[in-house]
Amino acid sequence: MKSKDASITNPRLIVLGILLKQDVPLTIDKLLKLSRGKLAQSTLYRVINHLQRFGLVTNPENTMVVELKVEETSHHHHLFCKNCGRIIDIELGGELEKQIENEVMDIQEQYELSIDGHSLELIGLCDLCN
Amino acid sequence: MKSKDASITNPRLIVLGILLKQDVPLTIDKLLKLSRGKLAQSTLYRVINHLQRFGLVTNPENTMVVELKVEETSHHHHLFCKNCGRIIDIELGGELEKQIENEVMDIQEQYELSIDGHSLELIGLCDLCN
DNA sequence: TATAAATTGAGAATAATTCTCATTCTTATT
DNA sequence: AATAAGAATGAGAATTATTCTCAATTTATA
Repeated sequence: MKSKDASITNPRLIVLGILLKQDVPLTIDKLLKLSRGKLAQSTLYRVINHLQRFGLVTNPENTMVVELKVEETSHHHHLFCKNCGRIIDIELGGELEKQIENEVMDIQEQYELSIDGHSLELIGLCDLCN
Repeated sequence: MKSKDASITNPRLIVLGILLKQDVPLTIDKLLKLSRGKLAQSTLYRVINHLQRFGLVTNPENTMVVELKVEETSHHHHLFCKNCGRIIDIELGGELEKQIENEVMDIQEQYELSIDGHSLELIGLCDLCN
């Protein structure tokens, strides 16, 4: 599975095992609970950070962003600059925004849930760091 | 401005002032630095939480999510359930995904930046809580 | 199976966020 | 303009989240 460039250890197998078995995205503390004391908290963080550089996904931006909401007009999205940390407002073309809305409606029915907001996050380099 | 239902205090004016002046999304610590000791850290958090219930926006989900990336196939997105905290994988229709890709390309040129990833986050209620 | 390098566990250290409570500010009422 | 009631603040304690340190262990390699 990852016999390509890192060693196979118990904690890593445990974490992968849990993720494989649960088959849904998990937060750190859920993972910790599910591992039932079989690995140290510090190890969990390390394993996650390590696996991230391989085939694991995480919600890339986990810092709180505060921004003034100007009257109506402005539903928009964010670019997070990997390099300098700046956050830039991005406006999508009206058609795409509309298509997303539509898709969201479809998804609501398909999955039987109710969605009341969405946000597209982009990761990359800002104009200055580019 | 917000003479609709909460009192107008200095810390709130300071925070709004900074956001207004900077006119870009800010993280907590940047806000704190920009306020140059004029308000307590605890107050900043409280003010932000308070203003959030009004016209302020924040990156709604700030918890790290860990998920196994299965072979190729799976670029997808997440729904965060406001009620139970569950996170659900959502697949967008292929056309929409393609359109997002296109738009992302356009944005790259328009804003002169380079984007290497995107993620659409949905907020709402999951099927069970619905 | 011996060795070097990488990883782990436990807890300390740091960072982020919330909470407590006495004091101060706001608002509404005179 | 004075005052009382309630809301908000400041400072720091408390809690939670994350990273770091280092000795002991495990892994990969020869």
